[in-house]
Amino acid sequence: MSYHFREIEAKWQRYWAENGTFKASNDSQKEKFYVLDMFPYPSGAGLHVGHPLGYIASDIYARYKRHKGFNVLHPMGFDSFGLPAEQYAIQTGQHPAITTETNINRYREQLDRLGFSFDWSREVRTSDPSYYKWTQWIFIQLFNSWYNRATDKAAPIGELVAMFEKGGNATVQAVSDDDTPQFSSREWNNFTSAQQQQLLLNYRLTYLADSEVNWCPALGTVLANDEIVNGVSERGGHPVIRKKMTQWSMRITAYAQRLLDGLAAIDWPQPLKDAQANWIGRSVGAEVTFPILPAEPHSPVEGEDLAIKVFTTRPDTIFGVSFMTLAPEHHLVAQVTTAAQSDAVAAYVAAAAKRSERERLADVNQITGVFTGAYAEHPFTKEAIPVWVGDYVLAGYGTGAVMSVPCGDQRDHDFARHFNIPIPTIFEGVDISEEAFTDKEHTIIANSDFINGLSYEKATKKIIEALEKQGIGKGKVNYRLRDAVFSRQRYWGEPFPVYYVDGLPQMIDETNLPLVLPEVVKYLPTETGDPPLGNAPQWAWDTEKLAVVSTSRIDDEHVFPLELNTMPGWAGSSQYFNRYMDPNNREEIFSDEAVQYWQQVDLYIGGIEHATGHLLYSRFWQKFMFDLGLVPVEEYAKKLINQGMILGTSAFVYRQEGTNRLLSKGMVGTLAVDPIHVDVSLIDASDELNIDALKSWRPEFENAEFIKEGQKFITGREVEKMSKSKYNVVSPDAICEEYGADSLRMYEMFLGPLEQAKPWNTAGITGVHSFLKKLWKLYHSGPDNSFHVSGPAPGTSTSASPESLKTLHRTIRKVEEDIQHFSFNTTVSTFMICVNELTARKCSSREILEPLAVLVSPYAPHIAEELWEKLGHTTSIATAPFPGFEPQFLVEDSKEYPISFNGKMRFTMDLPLDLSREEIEAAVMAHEKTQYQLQGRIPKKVIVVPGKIVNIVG
RNA sequence: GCUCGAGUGGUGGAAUGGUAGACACGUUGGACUUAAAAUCCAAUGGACAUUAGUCCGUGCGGGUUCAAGUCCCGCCUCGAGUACCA
Repeated sequence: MSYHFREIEAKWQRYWAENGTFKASNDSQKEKFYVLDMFPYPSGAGLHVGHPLGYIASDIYARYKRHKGFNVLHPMGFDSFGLPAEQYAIQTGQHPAITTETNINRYREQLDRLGFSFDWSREVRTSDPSYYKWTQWIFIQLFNSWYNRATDKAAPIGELVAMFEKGGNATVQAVSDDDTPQFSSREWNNFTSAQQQQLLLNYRLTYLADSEVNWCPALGTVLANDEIVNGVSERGGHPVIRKKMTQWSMRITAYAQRLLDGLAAIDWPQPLKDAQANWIGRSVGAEVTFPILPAEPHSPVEGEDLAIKVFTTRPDTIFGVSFMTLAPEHHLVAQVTTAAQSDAVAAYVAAAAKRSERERLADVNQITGVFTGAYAEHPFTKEAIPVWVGDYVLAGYGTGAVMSVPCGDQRDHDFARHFNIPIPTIFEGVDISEEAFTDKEHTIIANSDFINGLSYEKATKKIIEALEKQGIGKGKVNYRLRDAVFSRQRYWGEPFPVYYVDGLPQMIDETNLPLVLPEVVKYLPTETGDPPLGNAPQWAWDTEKLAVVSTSRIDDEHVFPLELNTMPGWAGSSQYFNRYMDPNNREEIFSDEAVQYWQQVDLYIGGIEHATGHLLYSRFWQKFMFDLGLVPVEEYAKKLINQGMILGTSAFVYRQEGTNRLLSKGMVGTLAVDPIHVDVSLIDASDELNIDALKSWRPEFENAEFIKEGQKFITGREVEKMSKSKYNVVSPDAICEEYGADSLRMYEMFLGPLEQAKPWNTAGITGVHSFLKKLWKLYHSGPDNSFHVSGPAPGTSTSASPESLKTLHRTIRKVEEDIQHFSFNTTVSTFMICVNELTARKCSSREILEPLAVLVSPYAPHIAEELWEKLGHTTSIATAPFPGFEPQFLVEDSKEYPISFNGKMRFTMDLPLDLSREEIEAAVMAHEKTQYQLQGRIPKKVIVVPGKIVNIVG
């Protein structure tokens, strides 16, 4: 009987599903272990061989941990809200829920075929109301919280209100909007309810505010910073412009320092931590206020005290300030501008607003700006400093204004030279006529009053002291991280649990969740520019009935409009890992018992592309939930591994320019050609093209002339990302059909280190496939290849030869080591060596073959289950104990020891392995070759590395 | 520009500071076949010698060490992320 992988795999997949083999219990005496994958967005294209790489690795680890006696939680679900389903709906009118359902079913089918040990009874889908109920619930908790700097954690908003009632906001240490006015308790108590609500929005952890957002006209929605790549949208590559809109935001900046500090405590890859640290962008410096000098006759700001606040990391260079620059979007631009300059400034600001992010990036080197006519007063010299507007200053960073020090900053230098602004120098012995001097380490300050002669550190310290004394500035830590815009003008996302009374947002009572996404007549925005939910015929909130009602009744005094935006893609993925702990709980997001038992994810595997998106937002939500006492740990994933991408190997034919001649790779030479992608399935292992297949695939080549080299037509190959448009996609279904899931699983691991990007090459799979065939043969013998393992020989306790035992135990040791280090690729090699050795010895001993099946089982679970059953077991191999390693089986009889003297002379000698280091040294010294080679010289010492090399140091 | 990775045969890749190239693909030769497929065996870093063997080899140049692919310093190349961040 030979290895029929198709039947075996189907049989065991059915068995696992029917028996609930991988169901995790929340009530177990075993130690817990939580292995998590990043759940996929079910796209219409289905899986290619690159997608399951991480799932295979996590599955191996999960299965290994089960063998080691752990209660393993290994769940899977779908991040099923998203743009493609909605775009498809816009084009075809098909409801996104239907598209999504179809795609999920397809994904599920493909995943099942690979034999993963997921506990599907815990499946979550972010687009399912029973799931997004809890996403909405967390949103409400965020709305009802503020961040207390004094205790450095989030707290209920009620506490803040109580503090305001008692003492106003002057003494409250809270994270809030910068332009929150100060008020006393008396003022607070006299405010109207609407005024109070408006003010509280400045403190809530999720808030509604007018903010400068990245608007993508083509997608008709705003985007978060991490959804923009090189100035265009990540999805679709559409231009993005800046626009002021009323949007929900998440006050993630409150957690900037904790998000940074938390990185130290978690075992995540360094590049990922670096990316997050970079994104948070902590920089230390000072905030300084420059008062605007009362301007001449035409000042539009007479009588008002205007001041410009700037952030700088170089307070030591404050005496080098020769102008100031505001971002075009800075809120004081219009107010400071003099009448004489107002037309020029207005024109400049308007032009800047029109430019897209992309255009701005494209001509980075073009220096533009305009003088406002206003002057600010230098805090120390009291000199008048001209105030300019320039788009090299970003509205979104710091205060949106800078003190410009042309001698110490290259951009300021460029700007000053362009507009003929003086460039005073404040550095000792440095020429700044051509470029700015930015080297902090070698700075000696000059021409700077009380800080002359000081270094960067000392000068900085002294300036900050002086600023604080005068009350015109202070030391400050600034973060690049921005609050995250949380509104999307889309249909296929979580609705906000929010309705509006007099324009002020109100939360729907928790008991009325979920607020279910309504049906709409069309998925595009309304004619008036409202988001797609504006098309819902029934979308208003009745505070009496506590239910959604028709918008036609909106004049009733208890019926209010609901929020029309939906939540962004990352909302649903920011807490799913905790929901898996208790996914069917209808009363709570998860029970306390469940979260106390599972605690946190022990191993999380996923792509690094989520570094500054999902992986940052989810840490933020977890910290918030920790502050509320809902979860016991502040970081949700102890260890994280980024699997590398599997790339495709595209194939090309070369068409000579302006002709219909296709050239074989070697015939191109110096001819001008267009490379054309051809489907990789038309190419054989030696890169030869099947010309007939090409002709029937692409009729346009029917009459093409094919220029071969010799008898063959060879294609060019290139490694690229797998994508439909490059015709280099390899589907796992085709591989499973031809070689089986076990072969695919092993081969994906064998391709190379898990973390590394690597190209797919189907040809190599024959290696692991024939390994599985050899493994199968080890358990089958005789003319009909029937199952046969031998028990102990009569009168002996073992049927295994010492050599085979040695092979087995060496394998156990190596496999265990490799799995613990996530070196899954070398494990596969170890299995191959093991099976080759056992085959050569014709080993059929149960004592060897039984543990071997368990060893292989995490990698190739189907064949392992089949062999396990044939070995006479009636329960799944999944919970069989992992074999123990016994060192005594590894003792060698003797071993050759190469010996070298000062690395020059070398000979070898046989020694027993179990000698101590001293005994080996003595034996080496007594050996006649040593005597001969040393020729009377006295060695200082003998260095012995047992089993390796002996060196004699002269 | 900044940050982080990585450079080892024809290819993917092995190697706690200790005999570099495990394992696999590919290639070549052989066995079995009428033939092919499948399977099995052998060779396979380079050069010289081809019997033993010798020399050179982990991007480049230095250094530490009895010993360096591995550690340190300085470069080069490639990749990823990020970027007018004051």
